[in-house]
Amino acid sequence: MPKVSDEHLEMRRDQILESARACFARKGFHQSSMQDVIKESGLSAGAIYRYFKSKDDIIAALAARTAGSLDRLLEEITAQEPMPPLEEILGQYAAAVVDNAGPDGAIRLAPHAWSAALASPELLDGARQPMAGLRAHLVRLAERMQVEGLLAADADPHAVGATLLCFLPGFVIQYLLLGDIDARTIRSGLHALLAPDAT
Amino acid sequence: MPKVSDEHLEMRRDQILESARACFARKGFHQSSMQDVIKESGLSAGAIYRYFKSKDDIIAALAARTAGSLDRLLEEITAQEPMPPLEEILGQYAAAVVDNAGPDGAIRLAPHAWSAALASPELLDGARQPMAGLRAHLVRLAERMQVEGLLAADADPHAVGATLLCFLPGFVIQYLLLGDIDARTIRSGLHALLAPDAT
Amino acid sequence: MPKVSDEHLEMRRDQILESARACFARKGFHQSSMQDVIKESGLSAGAIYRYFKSKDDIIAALAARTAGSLDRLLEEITAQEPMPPLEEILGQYAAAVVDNAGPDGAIRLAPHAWSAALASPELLDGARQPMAGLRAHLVRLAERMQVEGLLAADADPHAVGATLLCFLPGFVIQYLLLGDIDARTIRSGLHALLAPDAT
Amino acid sequence: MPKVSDEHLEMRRDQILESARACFARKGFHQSSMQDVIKESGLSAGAIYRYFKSKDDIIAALAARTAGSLDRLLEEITAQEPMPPLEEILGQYAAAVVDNAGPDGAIRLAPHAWSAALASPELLDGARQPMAGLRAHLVRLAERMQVEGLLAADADPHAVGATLLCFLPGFVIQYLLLGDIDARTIRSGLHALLAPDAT
DNA sequence: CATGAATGAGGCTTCATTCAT
DNA sequence: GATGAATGAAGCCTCATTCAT
Repeated sequence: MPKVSDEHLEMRRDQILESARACFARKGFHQSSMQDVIKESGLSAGAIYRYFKSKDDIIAALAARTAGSLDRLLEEITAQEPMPPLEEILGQYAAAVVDNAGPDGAIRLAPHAWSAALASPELLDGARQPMAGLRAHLVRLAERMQVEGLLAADADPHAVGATLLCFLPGFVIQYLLLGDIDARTIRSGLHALLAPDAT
Repeated sequence: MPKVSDEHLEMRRDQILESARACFARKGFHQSSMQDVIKESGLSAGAIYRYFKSKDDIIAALAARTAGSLDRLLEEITAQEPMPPLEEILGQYAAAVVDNAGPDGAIRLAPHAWSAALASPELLDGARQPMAGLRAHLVRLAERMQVEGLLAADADPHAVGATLLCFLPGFVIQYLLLGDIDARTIRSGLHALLAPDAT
Repeated sequence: MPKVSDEHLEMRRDQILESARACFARKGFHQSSMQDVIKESGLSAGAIYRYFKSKDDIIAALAARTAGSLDRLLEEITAQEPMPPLEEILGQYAAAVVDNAGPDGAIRLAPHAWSAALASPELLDGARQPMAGLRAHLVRLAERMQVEGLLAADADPHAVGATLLCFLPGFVIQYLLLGDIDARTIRSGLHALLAPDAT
Repeated sequence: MPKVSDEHLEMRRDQILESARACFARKGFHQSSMQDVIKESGLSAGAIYRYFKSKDDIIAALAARTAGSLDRLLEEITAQEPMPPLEEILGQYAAAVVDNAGPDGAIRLAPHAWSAALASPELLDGARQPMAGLRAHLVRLAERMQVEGLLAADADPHAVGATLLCFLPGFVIQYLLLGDIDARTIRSGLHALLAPDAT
């Protein structure tokens, strides 16, 4: 029963992670008790602990999985051919954020994950790597822009990538806290900022 | 110690808030126990609770105070005359973030505060108002830019302000997690992005 | 220990209430810490709180249960056929009080419950109802006495019932504080008082 | 300054005891914090502790004082010449209870004092003596009744006194908890009970 | 003498985790 | 494998009491 067992195991882990995500997205890691996660999952306490060593283990697994999907998302967006204008790229990202910011949405995990990572060295790496990965995509994007002549040849692609990266967590925070902006806001704001100076 | 001046009282509150800030900045709100704050402050449990009703009360007071100082900072930066270029404005902000991101630095509170606000309706307002205040400054900045012809006359200042606001929390998150950027990175990245397209 | 019978659950509640009763009877509600109750019960803190929401919850459950048993007792005593003389009825009640006034006895709860009820509106109703119930029995008794010609036809059964009710808490207090009286004292005292005037 | 000082001291003690009585009567001994007593008294914490060694000391002093006044009251009532009928004597006592059962009334202390006495050996004696004293008055009353031929010559005055004593705390408890009775209820109930059997 | 800020032990309760069934 | 009752350390907070001013 190896194959079946493995599949089964993976499904159980998924089920647990989904429940945990919903809880954590709603109330954060510390406000959600394991009891909450257990109830949401429909499993028993013992069952949960058969699949995950501890609450921190669940958090780490969740962070990894979420980071992975964010990474894929940004990769898709930045790799489009032909390269869309910058405002379109960040606009698509903003739209994806908005789409995933429902009450249980995965995006709501992000601020809790950043906070947790800054509070505990064990989680820090888990949060750095996806952030570094996102930046790598944006640095690559800057390089493409240089190649296509959309960016000065002497610009530092790393600096440009890092600067663009600010938008990503920044939009998440602003959107989740204030909620009165959307992808169009970003597109229009960026369009105005990036346009050749008004004359 | 009998009747004591109002100053003294205010100083005690400060002392407690400073200790709490150090603890919370290091480990977040939930990982820091009141015992930690108490030890850090050098006072006793009872003394703390003479000045603050609860741990949440301390958190709220701290959030308010920190928000206030961030607001003043951005106001100073955006109100400079003559208006510095955008890259300079955001660069100065980034520099201030870096300056306040030491191990106990006030800036390290921000991600914890955002996370906490998203986890508890009671704290939400406390985090929204400063964020909205920061945006107001940036919207005003956009209006000034329009007046000075640095921004298209038909641009929406609100959209531009919201877009710029993404930089602020975004830089905080990126800097605290990755740490390998600084104000120069932002200045140079923005300079490249805002320059008339390379030709 | 997985799923367990409802009986078991009820037994656990009983076990906890019994332990609490012993503690509270000995030292009152406030002098008994939850630690005391926990130690007495042989369970852990967490186990107690699986069955009761709070210390107050335990107190309320205990009060309800004790009130119920007092009520049943007085009902049995007053409903006897043929109706015993008054001195016998109150004498039996006094005997029951004495029987239940051992170091951990249920009767020792009563003064603490009265005190607690007078100190907190939440508990007040819980103490009033049993007292009103006891009086109802005694009012009924007075009515029976009228029917049987043992009480003047124009007597107010409510007043007689209320007057008789004084004996009950009064004996409890006197017995617990002084301890040098018993059922015989009451029987003999009442016999002398109720007898036709000496001539 | 000996005399003045002594008077002053006694006045301060009175002031403190009055405040404590009000607090304790309202909320019981344990629900009233020293802070409550301090605020009510208008003095400072330090001042209170100059006049009383501890909270328990205040409670004991208060119990003694209250007991004394109850004793005097019952003495007056039972010593009247010519001896009023029993229903009148207990009726007067009931009236006095009602008079002193206002929100801060001294009578409201009694149940708390009984509860406290049963919970702590140190306070027990303080509550027994007044109760024993009250009984002594009632035993003497029974003896007078015998002398006047109102009680069978072979009745045991001690048993009669103890039986009558039940009325006193019993009325206090019933009145404070239910509140729907008064001196008239007692007079009328006793009148009916003590009257020669209806015929 | 008076003040009231400070103390710190101890109270109630929660919750991540285990393990007997 | 699954269950969920049980554990117990640790968290937040209160409050009788003290003592520097």
